[in-house]
Amino acid sequence: MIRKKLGQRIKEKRLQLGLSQEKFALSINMDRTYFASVEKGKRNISILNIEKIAKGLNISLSELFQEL
Amino acid sequence: MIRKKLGQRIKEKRLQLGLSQEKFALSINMDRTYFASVEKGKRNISILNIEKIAKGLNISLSELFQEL
DNA sequence: TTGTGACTTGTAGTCCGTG
DNA sequence: GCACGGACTACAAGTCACA
Repeated sequence: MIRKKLGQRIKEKRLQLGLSQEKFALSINMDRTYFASVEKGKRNISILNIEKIAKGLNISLSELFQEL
Repeated sequence: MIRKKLGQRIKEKRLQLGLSQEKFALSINMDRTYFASVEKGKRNISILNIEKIAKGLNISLSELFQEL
């Protein structure tokens, strides 16, 4: 559940930046297909990768989890 | 870095509840030694377990990550 | 441009102890 | 009550071909 919600939140924020999955993943040194699966909520992502993504999105972890 | 900060935050919150590592870990069905290592910042914990801990601490994920 | 199944490797996570 | 270790199993990380 939390995985799906988090994935959706990440996608929203990425789209707000106007970036494709590929461009975004590249910008944070993450594999495109791995990032795609995270957005889809298929992965039980760990804190280090969550932080990596939050940094790429230019938001705090707290903001990333707001209302989730 | 984030792991250590998160571990410290978890410890603070646990102590506010007046619970030992063992009692808290038991209450959320988590292994005692694993929980100890998380508090120490030695583990790259996954989102499902982070959520588990937040629930045990009775706080939101957003609050757990406040200022981190 | 995004989604997915399959795969290897490293480590998350469990269970048994100790001082 | 906590830190730490050994030994194990489950699963996340990371990559690829293909759609």
